[in-house]
Amino acid sequence: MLTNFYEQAEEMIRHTGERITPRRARVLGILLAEKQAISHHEIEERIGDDSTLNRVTLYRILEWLNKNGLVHKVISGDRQWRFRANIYTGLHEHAHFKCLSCLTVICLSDVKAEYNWPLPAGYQSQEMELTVKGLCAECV
Amino acid sequence: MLTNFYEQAEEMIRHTGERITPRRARVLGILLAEKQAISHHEIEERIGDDSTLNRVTLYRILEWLNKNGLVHKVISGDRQWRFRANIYTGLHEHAHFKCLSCLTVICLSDVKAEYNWPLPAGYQSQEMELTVKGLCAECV
DNA sequence: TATTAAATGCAACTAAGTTGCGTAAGATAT
DNA sequence: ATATCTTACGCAACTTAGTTGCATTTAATA
Repeated sequence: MLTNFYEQAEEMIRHTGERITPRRARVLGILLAEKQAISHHEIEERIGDDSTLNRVTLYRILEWLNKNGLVHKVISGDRQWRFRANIYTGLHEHAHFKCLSCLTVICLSDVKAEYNWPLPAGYQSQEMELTVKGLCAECV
Repeated sequence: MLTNFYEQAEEMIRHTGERITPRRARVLGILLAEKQAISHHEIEERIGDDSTLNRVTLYRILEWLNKNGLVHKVISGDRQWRFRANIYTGLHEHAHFKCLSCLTVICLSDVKAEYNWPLPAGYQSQEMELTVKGLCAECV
């Protein structure tokens, strides 16, 4: 089961043309197995004792995965980032922010957005996909 | 000029029925004078040398202003909160998140959201006001 | 298998935000 | 005005997410 995610992760990393390392595949595999964005602590928990992964390396891997478009960062109010694998099966149910300078993609919230825009009679509100484009805090 | 904001701040604080202190009025006055959300560093800069304000006190004042509905917190990706005075003159041009438990209101982004939802012929997209409701990180 | 550029680990650091506690200062009643 | 009491404030120390520099290891290529 998890092996599948690991192999899928390897395939995704191979597709970038960059180096495939066990740790990158492991981290991406964990994120692929998740249904939601998780913090670096949760990633470390899932890695457990069977392999060692330095905190700094984890941060660098997550940054690398983001820059290579395999993962996106989820903003949250508790001073830490969460990370989520990029699987393009349909629309995400939350808003995104894309920085036009560094091309980093961020989820503005993981909360499902209930859309109640006033619509003409007979129309029904759908799930929304909103991408706000601009400059992130680092690129301003 | 700034005196007006200070007096306006005093009036807003008086309206809560809680204690009016010079520091609260000063901080809220600064936020009222701003057009955008600013960080605690920027607040400290604007306070300058003419009065002293401890960092801890500033955090507590901002938290207090938020809990009393005079200010809202703006999430940003750089690990620090920004704060903005609540002035209800028309719609904000960005999405909000309101926690149903602690009632804290957060701007999901200060970026103006360009709204291009597919509309029936003849309709024009307006600025959007989106409030997502749910539980914040602390109340989950 | 040798080479080389990039990935990893370690230690030390930065900075936002918090906590506990003693002191100062608003609000209220006398 | 002044005493009283609750709350605000300042100080010091702390917590924790994330970063930086540098030495060592490892994946990819020849």
